[in-house]
Amino acid sequence: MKPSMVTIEPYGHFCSDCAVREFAVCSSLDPSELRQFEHLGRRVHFDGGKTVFSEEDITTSFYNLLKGVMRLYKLLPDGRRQIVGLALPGDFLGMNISGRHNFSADAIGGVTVCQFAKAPFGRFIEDRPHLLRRINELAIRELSQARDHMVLLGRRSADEKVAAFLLGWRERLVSLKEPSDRVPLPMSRRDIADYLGLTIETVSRTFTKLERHGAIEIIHGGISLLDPARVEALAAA
Amino acid sequence: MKPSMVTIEPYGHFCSDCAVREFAVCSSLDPSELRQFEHLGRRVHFDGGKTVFSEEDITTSFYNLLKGVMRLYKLLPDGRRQIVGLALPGDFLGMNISGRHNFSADAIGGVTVCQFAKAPFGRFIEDRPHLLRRINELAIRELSQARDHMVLLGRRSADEKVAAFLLGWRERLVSLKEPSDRVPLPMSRRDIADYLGLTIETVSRTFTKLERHGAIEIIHGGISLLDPARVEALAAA
DNA sequence: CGCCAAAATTGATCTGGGTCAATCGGCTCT
DNA sequence: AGAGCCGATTGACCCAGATCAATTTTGGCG
Repeated sequence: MKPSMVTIEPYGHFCSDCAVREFAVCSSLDPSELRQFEHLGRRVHFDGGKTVFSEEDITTSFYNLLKGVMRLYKLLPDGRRQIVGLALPGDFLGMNISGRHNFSADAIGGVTVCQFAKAPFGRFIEDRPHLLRRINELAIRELSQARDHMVLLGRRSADEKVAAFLLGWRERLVSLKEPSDRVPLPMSRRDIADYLGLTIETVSRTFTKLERHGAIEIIHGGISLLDPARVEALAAA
Repeated sequence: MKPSMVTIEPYGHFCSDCAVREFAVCSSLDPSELRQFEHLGRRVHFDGGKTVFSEEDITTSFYNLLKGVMRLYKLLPDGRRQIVGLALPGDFLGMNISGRHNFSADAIGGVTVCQFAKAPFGRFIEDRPHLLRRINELAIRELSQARDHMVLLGRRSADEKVAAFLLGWRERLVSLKEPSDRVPLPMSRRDIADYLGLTIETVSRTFTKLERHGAIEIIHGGISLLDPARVEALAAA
């Protein structure tokens, strides 16, 4: 198979054995609803680097991330980029009020999503307030994360930003299962920089500094947290 | 009457003649629901500088801002402050999933809110999905604003931040009715700085610079937008 | 009106992180 | 195995905005 493709998995899939079942939006559905629900979505795979949807695109679908990591970002006219979120399995994307996405979303590494056409999904929600409540819950959780991130962007030093990022990222991975002091970082330095409001050089230097101080070890595709307490102190939570 | 007080308006009030009726969460209610709804909330007044609720407080109430301006902010342990939002009439405050507020909220100048005890409000929503949908809509709108603000905090220069702030603030006031090139700024320079991730000195200098260039005029309690086009160019929207 | 305190402005200086510029290292493709 | 590329690292230097330090302005109050 050639690189850089988008494939729709040809066989049907079943919500009942979906990996994100308990985290995702669908956790609010009972077994019989789930059976109807699985006809609404289809699994789609995106290779790394592919754009799933772009800012200003008319919203035609919602997405439930099943596997992989996505970067959610906005661009300024001159090309400056701010990553406004990193999506992990269970995250629900595409809600908006303007009818247009207000950020872009790329796959970082291969990604599998459960895609729902907007109209049928909207109809399905209509008379299922528990699903609506679940969506609301996810939106409020994201809002809270967004506010935390504003504090990081507006008021933290480069060292604090990087330390807080490593801890926060690890925390999110742990809550998905991966229990470890090995923290995989599938995204590039540029992604990290654009997430933290820094430059790649500063991110790289800060990593090196943390390593020199024995707080972390930079390993292939991630870092190893050698001294979590020290990193926490730096993050000035 | 002494300064710095919190008063509950002694007379009942009627949703039907509420100023924010059409903007707020209650816009989703029909006349008969509205009559029930007005028994749930009570109008409360806070003088300028008063804290309405604090980060980490257990959530006992939700608030519908009727009049005035509030600053929503988070503090770091060492006192650094990031204002994560400025609330205007019609904004709905207090939703969260942890059971605790995740930011603090102060009145800037006098403020009137419609306060709802959490439990009865929750019960009222229960079987009114259209109200839930309205709340969700407001949450999603805020999320979109939060993302825009992340771009500002992480990727814009001081000049761009200030210019974007003036335009955005004017925009919000206009949508509430005040149509004008006179932009009232009821908040202090410190508030503006903490909203934009800058210092008071930089905000002050940037205002002065804009004035020297003839883009704005600094007037008592606000600014006058002399050359909106120039400010828009600076904001690099 | 005059006094005091707090907010805002302005100036002088400093510095964290950006910019510019080499390397370095790992991966893919012959 | 070697060439070429792209991402990451490292170093040298610079500058936007922070910090430190006076004023100046505003507002409240007797």
